[in-house]
Amino acid sequence: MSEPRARVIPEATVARLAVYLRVLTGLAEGGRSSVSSGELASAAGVNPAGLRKDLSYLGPCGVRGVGYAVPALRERLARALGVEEARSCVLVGMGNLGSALAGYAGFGSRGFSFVGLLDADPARVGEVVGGTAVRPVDDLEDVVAEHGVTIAVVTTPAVVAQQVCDRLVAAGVRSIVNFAPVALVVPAGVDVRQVDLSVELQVLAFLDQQKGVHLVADRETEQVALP
Amino acid sequence: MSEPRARVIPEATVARLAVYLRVLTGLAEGGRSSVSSGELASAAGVNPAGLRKDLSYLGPCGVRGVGYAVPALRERLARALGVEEARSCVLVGMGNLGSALAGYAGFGSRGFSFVGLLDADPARVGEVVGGTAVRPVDDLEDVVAEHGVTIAVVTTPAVVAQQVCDRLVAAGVRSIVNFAPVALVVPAGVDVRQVDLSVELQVLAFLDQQKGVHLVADRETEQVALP
DNA sequence: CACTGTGAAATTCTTCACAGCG
DNA sequence: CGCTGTGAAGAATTTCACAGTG
Repeated sequence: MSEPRARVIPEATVARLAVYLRVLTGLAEGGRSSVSSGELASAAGVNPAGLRKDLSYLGPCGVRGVGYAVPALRERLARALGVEEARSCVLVGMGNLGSALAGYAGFGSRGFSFVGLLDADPARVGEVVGGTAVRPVDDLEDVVAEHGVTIAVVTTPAVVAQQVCDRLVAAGVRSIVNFAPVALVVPAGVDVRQVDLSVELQVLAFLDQQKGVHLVADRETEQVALP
Repeated sequence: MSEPRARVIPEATVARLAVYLRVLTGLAEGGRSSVSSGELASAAGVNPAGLRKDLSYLGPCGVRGVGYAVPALRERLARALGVEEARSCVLVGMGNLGSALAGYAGFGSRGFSFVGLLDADPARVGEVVGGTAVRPVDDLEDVVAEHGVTIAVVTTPAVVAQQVCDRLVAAGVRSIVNFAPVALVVPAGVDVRQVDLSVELQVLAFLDQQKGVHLVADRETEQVALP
């Protein structure tokens, strides 16, 4: 019961660590050996002080007066995020979005490996996407068991997302990213991250509209004549 | 200079309003006429009190003791989000992801209309996705001008995202959703929303890893023998 | 001396409890 | 009586300023 140090990493920080990891991978491929918080922050689109605070949750990992060693920091981040060794995932629903995700080479280099691509449409089965053949969705339980998969990505139509989710959970999956526009119901102990691709567009539409607002009455429900 | 009421809507709320709008659209199609905060909240995956608070930024819009009128609330949300009338957008980069977004019927029903689908690959030009023909990326400035587009979606490879962005901004676009894994640099007055599809997966990997942690030493850098 | 690491302040966001109305 | 609307408490997150170190 004695926790030596409650160095809990805030979730907002975890999300940014993933971005830093991507940037660092790019720098490493470019042969860079060190980088300052300012440069890394601007490449990641965040402010430098925030970046340093984020990294501080991993304990000291830079060199004062110099910056951060690119390969060392990269490894540290990968370990912290749990992707030091490739993690096996399944992806259910090989529509446009599923294919896009499966074909995205970035995942491989970031510690994820799709060991199963599943689809209910027999016409799609056998198709090879990103080096892996699509299998029938009936193989779900087998694939999960074979590879000890704990992470799944759901890109099915909304109407079947919940039943796919139920099967995944029953098969032993404990972490799910859901792109279908429905809120999934899962038992305690299972994590679901809901991603809605259109939300960002709507936020943008809102901000865009705000820009055009310079002189507008308080009322939205009624327009009244001006004096 | 006299603001009548600083009823500013927090950004986190705006993002959720977009989700409520989607749920309400589903309810409306199902013929529902009213809904309570509890039901709406569970369908949206949030807590009821938070939902009520979110809606309160739009001013009172429910009936006490009953709930919310579905069509009225839907209209109110659409207006608040700036999608009461369909907004014209361009999408640049018709790879897998671009095609997925362009083909997603949800956008049409949620107030967005892609008036231009652009790609640099001549092989893709002419292809019809979601009812719109793909045009060469050279038409970018023309399409933006023709339709007075202010919102753009970038789904190009990372290496060309910045130059595409520059052209969009020069053509008059003020709001951009960027799916390419680079931080775009834009002048003041232009909004960029960065979306990284792999971040959610990485956050999940982190949480998944945490679950397995029950007895672990403080040190990450060294493994020591146990007594 | 430049740049990291970090407490402390400021801000934003979430949750709670209950007043208020149909 | 049931469910909305909301101030106020609480938690999380961001920002700041500066001490500390190679």
